[in-house]
Amino acid sequence: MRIGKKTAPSETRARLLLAAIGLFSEKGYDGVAVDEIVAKAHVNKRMVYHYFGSKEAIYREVLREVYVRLTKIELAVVAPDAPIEETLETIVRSYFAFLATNPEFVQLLLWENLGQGRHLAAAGDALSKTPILQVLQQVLNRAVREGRISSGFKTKHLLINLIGLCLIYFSNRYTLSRSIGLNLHSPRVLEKGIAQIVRLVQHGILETSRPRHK
Amino acid sequence: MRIGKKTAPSETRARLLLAAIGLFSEKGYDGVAVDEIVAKAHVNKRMVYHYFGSKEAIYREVLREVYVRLTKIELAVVAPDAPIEETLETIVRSYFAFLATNPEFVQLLLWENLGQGRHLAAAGDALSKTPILQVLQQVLNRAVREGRISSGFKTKHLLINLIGLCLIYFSNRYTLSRSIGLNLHSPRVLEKGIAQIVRLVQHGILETSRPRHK
Amino acid sequence: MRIGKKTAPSETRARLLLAAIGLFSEKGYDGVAVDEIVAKAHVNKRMVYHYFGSKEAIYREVLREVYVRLTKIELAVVAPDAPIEETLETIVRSYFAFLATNPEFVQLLLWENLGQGRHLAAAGDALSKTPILQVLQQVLNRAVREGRISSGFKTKHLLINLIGLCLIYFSNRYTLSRSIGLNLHSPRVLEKGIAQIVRLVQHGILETSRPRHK
Amino acid sequence: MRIGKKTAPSETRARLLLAAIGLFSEKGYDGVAVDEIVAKAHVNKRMVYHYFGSKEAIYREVLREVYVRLTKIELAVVAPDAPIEETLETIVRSYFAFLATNPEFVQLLLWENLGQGRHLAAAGDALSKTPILQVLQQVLNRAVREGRISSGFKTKHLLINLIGLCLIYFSNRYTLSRSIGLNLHSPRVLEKGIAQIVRLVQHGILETSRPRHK
DNA sequence: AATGAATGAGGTTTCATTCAT
DNA sequence: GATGAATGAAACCTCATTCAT
Repeated sequence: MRIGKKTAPSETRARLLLAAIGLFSEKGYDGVAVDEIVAKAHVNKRMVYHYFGSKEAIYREVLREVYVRLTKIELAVVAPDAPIEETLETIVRSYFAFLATNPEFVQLLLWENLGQGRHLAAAGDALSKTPILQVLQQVLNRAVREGRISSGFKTKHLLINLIGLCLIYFSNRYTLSRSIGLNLHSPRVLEKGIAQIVRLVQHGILETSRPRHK
Repeated sequence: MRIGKKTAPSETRARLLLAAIGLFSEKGYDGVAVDEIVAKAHVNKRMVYHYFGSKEAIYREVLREVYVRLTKIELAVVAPDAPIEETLETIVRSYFAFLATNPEFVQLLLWENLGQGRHLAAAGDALSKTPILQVLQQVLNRAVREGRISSGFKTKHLLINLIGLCLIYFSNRYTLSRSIGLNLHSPRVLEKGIAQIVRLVQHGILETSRPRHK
Repeated sequence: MRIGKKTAPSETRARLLLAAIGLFSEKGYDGVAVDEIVAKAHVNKRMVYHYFGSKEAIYREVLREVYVRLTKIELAVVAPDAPIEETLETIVRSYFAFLATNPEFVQLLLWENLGQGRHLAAAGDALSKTPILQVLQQVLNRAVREGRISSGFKTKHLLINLIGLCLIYFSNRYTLSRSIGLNLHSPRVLEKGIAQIVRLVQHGILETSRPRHK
Repeated sequence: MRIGKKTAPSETRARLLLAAIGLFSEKGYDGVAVDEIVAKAHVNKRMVYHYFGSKEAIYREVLREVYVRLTKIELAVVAPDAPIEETLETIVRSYFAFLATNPEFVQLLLWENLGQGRHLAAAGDALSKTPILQVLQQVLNRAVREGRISSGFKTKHLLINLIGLCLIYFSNRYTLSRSIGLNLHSPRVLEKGIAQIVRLVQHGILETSRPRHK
């Protein structure tokens, strides 16, 4: 069947990983059976143990793989001298878009937090290197340094604020949709949300007399 | 009601529910074995099925019980004529405190969202009746009506903003602590967080020329 | 609620027995749960043990009750001097009708045979006293004695022949309907069957030149 | 097929099926525990689910297997020009012998009928293809066509008559032995029974002027 | 006479994992 | 590299029965 002499080095491994990413992000560690993974990957069960060693091991690989993927994401670069309002908007929109287009990452992150981060240690520091966070942090740092953000705001908490404002639209979709009566799966509703976050952040952290010089 | 000497009529049921609340909020539905529940409750396993019928049924009861509990929470009433800044601060602090002191509720809510709200329907509308949300919503509505909040802000999204800003400190404790390098379990860090949320919200949604009239 | 001073002596017992007859005849001993019986009887579970002692005991009572019921069945009396053809037809039709109208008896009998008669001993001799069999046997005996039935036929086997010819229409309804392609639940098909049994028996066991002497 | 040294490819499956046939035919579906099957087969319990999927599934396989077995039975071929009396006797004796030597089939059939044929659909049409029935039916058809059987007898009902006459000796062994006082487990009694059935059938369905021509 | 709570053994089924080829 | 057979522990659930009132 294959053209080369030996089988593709580990197409099997890749298939397993792909299947596992989908399942673990959807149902969490406990909610997935090894049988489901191999079924979805069309692969023999034994292979999980051959390539990974255990269910937990493949789960950790899933975490790592997803984190690493994020490392390679291209981010909208922000012009250093752009008006700060614009910069903030770009940041918020980028992050929000990132969450919207990487549901697996979002879900896995939430599962991990609920599981008290049990597997995080194992996943190494991939997490702390996510460029998303790094870029966010850098831009905020610069804005603070240049005095364009009201003094008194701590960058780290600002980061958390941003994340919280965006993430909630994904982490609590179901309960909020139900209790507030706003369909958070609708793109139009999300767009309204983004706009408001942008406005809130701009008004909230910038000096009232906005573009002082330049 | 029963005056009898021995068995409190269904202390057993209560014990089971209590144990289940603790375990399910800690580990989620799939992470808990019925055996753990009965062990923690010091009760015969059969009783789970006697009183609830199935593991899923007791889980749904847990959801309902916790939601109902919230219904009965006493909230700091906000004086109608207090300065709006103060009112906003009270709101934020109340909600934050509520999350901090009801970890089981927070966790169960997050589990449910990850599970795509599968059991929410069963739990009825208890959720939408949580006075927390209602009070938040009312105060915000009033502030908007009275023109004390910049026009253009939608109350429902404001509510989501508030929730997001606070909840993130609990929902992503582990990953944030790790990737940002800020120990979100420390009370002092949390206090910093609250203060910044308050400031962000006050600056963000109120007119710049603050106390316009009155 | 009740008018008299004490509760109806054992309406409860009767209700249990009735429910048990229905269930055991439908599903056999192993197929029925005590809970089903009490549910159908609208009675507390404990009562089974109060009145009968065990599941097996109530099952035996069911057997006995059904057998005893049969004792009281009114049978078409056969005129002693009627033509033997007519007598045979009456016998066959009576027996067939009896099976058709006492499905519970038929089923319980079959369950018992499949269960290798384990509970029969316990049920006492009620069975051997069923007047159905007795009447059949008497008539056949008489016919043989009077030489109206070909010599060489043993009464006991004749009885078995009759039972076999009729019972098969009930004991193997489902498989025969399926494999022969004849709906044995249809009254019209059954009537055809009876007619043929009658004819077969008349031709089969009577001398060709019928009323020889006398 | 496998030449390998150790595990016959699915001797395990065969062993399970064999054990299940014995047990299910003896005690019926509800009367058998999966544990009993695996114990009798000297096999790990998990294997039942590996090979069959569920208790019900292995039961259906048992039905199918037994039915299929019957398909392969060698039947005494009847000479086409033999005297019809002889032919009838051969038929009856073959069928009776078949029942006597295939108690598992008989029992399973009866269990199924008591269970209202719930699993029959699943077992496919194997049942209707049993050559036993086919041969019986063919011979009877021929005899009717050639006018050697009294007109008025319907072949399908004749088939039922034959089955009923024979089957009763097996289906109601226990109750009949008890209530009639004839040990139906004794070969001598059975032989008497066969002889009488043969006589009854010959007399019953053939024209009185027996061997017309030839 | 009647009840609901309680029990422990055992029911079917699923799990993650290892063996032998 | 890949496979299907095999395993024992543990999962959820049901059973017939007894306790205490």
